[in-house]
Amino acid sequence: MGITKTQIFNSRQNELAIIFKVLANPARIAILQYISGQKACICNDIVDEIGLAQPTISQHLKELKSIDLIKGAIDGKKICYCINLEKWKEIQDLLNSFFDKTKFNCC
Amino acid sequence: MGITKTQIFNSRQNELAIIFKVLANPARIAILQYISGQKACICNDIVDEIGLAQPTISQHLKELKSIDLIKGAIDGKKICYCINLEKWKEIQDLLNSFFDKTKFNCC
DNA sequence: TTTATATATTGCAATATTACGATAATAAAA
DNA sequence: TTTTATTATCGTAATATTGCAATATATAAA
Repeated sequence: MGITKTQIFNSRQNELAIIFKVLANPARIAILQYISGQKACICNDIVDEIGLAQPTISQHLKELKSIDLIKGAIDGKKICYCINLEKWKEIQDLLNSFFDKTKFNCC
Repeated sequence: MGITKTQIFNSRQNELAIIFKVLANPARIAILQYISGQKACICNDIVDEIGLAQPTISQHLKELKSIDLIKGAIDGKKICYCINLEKWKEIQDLLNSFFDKTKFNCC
C-alpha cells in the first residue's frame, strides 16, 4: 500500500516517527550542521554549500520548518534560517526519554 | 528522481540519516516499545500486539535488525527478539552528540 | 513421515519521497 | 517602472517505503 497505518498507533508514537522522518535524510542533516556552524545568519549559501538545486534545498528547509526545528527571519530579499534552539532541545529531550524508557534487555 | 544523493554527503551524515530512517515509522517505534516492555523474551506476540500482518512485522523486524538495534535468539520454533542494549546506547550517544554539536543560534 | 506452528521471503499495488526544471512571488536596486 | 536577485511553488520523473496475500522455510509434535 505505501501508506503508514497511523490510526493504530498512539500520538506519541506517531509524533516520534514524524520527528525521525524529518531527520532521516543526509541533506537535512547537512543543512542543520551547516546552519549551526555559521556564526552569522546564513541564507542560500546553503544552496552553494550543499550540492543540491535551489528548489530541492527550499523543500528540505520547508520540512525542517514543519516541525519548527529551524526558523527563518526575512532580511530584505534574503532569508536567514536558524536553528530553533528551544524546539531543538525539546526534541533532544523527547528522543532521550524514548531511548531511556526503551531499554530492557532479555536475551 | 526519488533517490537520495548520498555521494555528496559524508559517511557520518549518511549514517545518521540511516539510523533516523529506521526509527522513522510508528510501527517500528511501537515494536521497540513493546519488546522493551516485556520482562521475558517475546516473539510473535508482536503480531498480535501491533495491528499489522505477520509479513509486515517480519519486514519491520528485519529493518530494526539491519542496524543491530534488536537481536533475535532462536528458541525452538519461536524467535525471541530483544533490544541490543550496547547498540542502543551507542546510537543514543551518537544522536546526542549530533544534537549537542548542532545548536548555535543566530536569529 | 506427516502435521501443525512460527517466521521469512517474494511479488505486487498503493502511496511517499527525492530531486529538479520551469515558473511564480517578493523585494531591493537601477 | 523595469531589472535583478532571492526564495517558494508547481509539475513531473525516478525511486523508496508500506503493507499484505501467497508461499517458502524451519522446527517441534504427533
